[in-house]
Amino acid sequence: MKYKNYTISDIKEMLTQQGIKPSIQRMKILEYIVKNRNHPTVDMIYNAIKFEIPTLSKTTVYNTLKELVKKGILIELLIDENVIRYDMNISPHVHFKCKICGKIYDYDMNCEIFEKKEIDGNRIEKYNVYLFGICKECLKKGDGRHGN
Amino acid sequence: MKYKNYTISDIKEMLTQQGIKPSIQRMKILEYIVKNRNHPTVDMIYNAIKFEIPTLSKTTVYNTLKELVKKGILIELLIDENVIRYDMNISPHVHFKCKICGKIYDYDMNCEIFEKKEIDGNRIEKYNVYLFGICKECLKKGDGRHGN
DNA sequence: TATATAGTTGTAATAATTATAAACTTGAAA
DNA sequence: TTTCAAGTTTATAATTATTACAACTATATA
Repeated sequence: MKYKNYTISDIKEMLTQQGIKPSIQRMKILEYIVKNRNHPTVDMIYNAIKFEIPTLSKTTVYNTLKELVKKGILIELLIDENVIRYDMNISPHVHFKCKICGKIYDYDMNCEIFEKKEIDGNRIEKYNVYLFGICKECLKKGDGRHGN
Repeated sequence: MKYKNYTISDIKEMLTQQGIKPSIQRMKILEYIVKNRNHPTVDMIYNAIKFEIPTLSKTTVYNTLKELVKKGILIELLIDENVIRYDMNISPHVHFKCKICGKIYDYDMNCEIFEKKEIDGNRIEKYNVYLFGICKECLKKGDGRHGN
């Protein structure tokens, strides 16, 4: 899946367009996510940015991410049992997680089920699709044998 | 979605077939899940069963669920941000969660994407599909208006 | 400059889950 | 029946992600 290259002014605009004041903390947090596209946890973001903003508080990371999710810029990935990961909100968009190395891959997947707006009378507003298995690199290393 | 009616000896057999000794704790835990089909959390299970087994420890509930997931009898639902829910492993099987009342519905959903065994060279072993929106009952109550 | 508002920070509180070790059960062997 | 070992359950403590909160800081406007 190919990603758009975001400049710093793209990032600023994403924030202001949603009515979020582009503070240095918020810009760095969002920049980290759009530049890396590595489905980071709060800790990953915090540890990556604290060198640039030494006073950064983890609470700010939590607050910012919650705000960005609410505005629809980011989505939460509930793909790990014990921690929330974050990604750009680019839909429709599915995630594959390797059970060996833990890496998460993004894929476009257009399918008629994503077009459905209701099921059994319930109104569908959002789909989360997670795939699990063994990624191509781990298959190559281990040949996918021995219970891999 | 229609559920099978499980008897107590069905439950015992599910455990023994997987090489799990059918202790009273394990049988009651599994029975609660198969009889209720309400996607319970650890706390829901613990609180429901502790009257029948007053010495029950929450650790036993955690241990048992972990074991049943490993054996493939149950699946974990990562549909809430802060707690793991459990359900029978009946596939293919998707979950809808209402953002108003929180209720989770089960649906069969056969779709050609669930047949895919690989994507971009990655071997797919499992799909988790979560739908979010407003359920039919909440739509009826609120007419689905006012930002519902 | 003064002041109000929004944003950030550090600490403490909460809550789910896991680790650990002791106590208990069970069933087979002596 | 007694003994013993393996497996199971229990209670407590530890860990960890997340949230609550109150003090502090920066910013924008009058």
